Amino acid sequence: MTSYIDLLKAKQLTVTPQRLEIVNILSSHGHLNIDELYKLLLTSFPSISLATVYKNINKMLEKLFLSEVQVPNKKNVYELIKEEHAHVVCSACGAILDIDLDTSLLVKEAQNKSSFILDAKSIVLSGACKKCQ
Amino acid sequence: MTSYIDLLKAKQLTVTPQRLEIVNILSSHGHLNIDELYKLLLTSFPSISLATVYKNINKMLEKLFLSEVQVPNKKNVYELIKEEHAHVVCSACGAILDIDLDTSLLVKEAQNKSSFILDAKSIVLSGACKKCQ
DNA sequence: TTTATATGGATAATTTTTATCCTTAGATAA
DNA sequence: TTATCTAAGGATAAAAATTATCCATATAAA
Repeated sequence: MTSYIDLLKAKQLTVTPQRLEIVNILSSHGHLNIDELYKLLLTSFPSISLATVYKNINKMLEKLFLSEVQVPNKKNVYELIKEEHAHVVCSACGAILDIDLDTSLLVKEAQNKSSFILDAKSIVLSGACKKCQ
Repeated sequence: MTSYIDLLKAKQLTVTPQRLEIVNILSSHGHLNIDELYKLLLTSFPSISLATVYKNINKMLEKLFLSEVQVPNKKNVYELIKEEHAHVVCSACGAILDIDLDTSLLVKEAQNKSSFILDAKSIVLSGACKKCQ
């Protein structure tokens, strides 16, 4: 079990208890927006400042430790960085799922049609999860 | 040439000069965020209120006359509704292009892997446009 | 241990978005 | 047309979201 301490250090982020807790929370909850994260942090750090949450999220985004997911009609959520992947969202209950898709053909098609050279993708598919169908 | 007046009426939006101008501007500029739109509107309506822009954008979104595009690291932009399509963004100059992609396989794959039933997609691919390569 | 730097917390300041109030314009029907 | 009802516009305030500032202290490195 690799400690998050090492992960933080590897990304040039100084290790603080607050940051470790942010990582723990995101690791167990998957996707959270600022407010949700803040509320959860308050249980272990009753005096943590919302500004601290913003500052950390921004720095972690900058250092590519976190990534931001833009979900239609919702606040942006944050997740620990992993290999690039798509997201599936339930419009009813709000559940967000990571999903690996083969996008090579899609990107090829897009490059042909646009004459852009593409290196990143944001794919969010919306619908109904199994429970909400 | 179908008038935008009819399009607005068809979507249950009362027709006002300000709304017509919003439609004209979006029709010629493609994708604009709130501030860009507001600044352009000021040339024809020097006393238009920013609140009016917000109110109209929100109502037009609600009536499915406009759609909102979330671009990574940028403010949301708005466009006139058309058939669903993907977007290609240039990270250098900010250019945004509409693009039609065949996503049937991708959606099928996503549904299989997630057991969601999917009905909408937001696909934004980033890279470098021809000029910026 | 010492020292230089980065972070946390408190708070203020900005920025972004929404709400309120009142006047007027737009739509509908007689 | 005209009368009437409702919706929209503009001005402004209020609220919500995000960023900046300040200083004490925790962290990292020598």
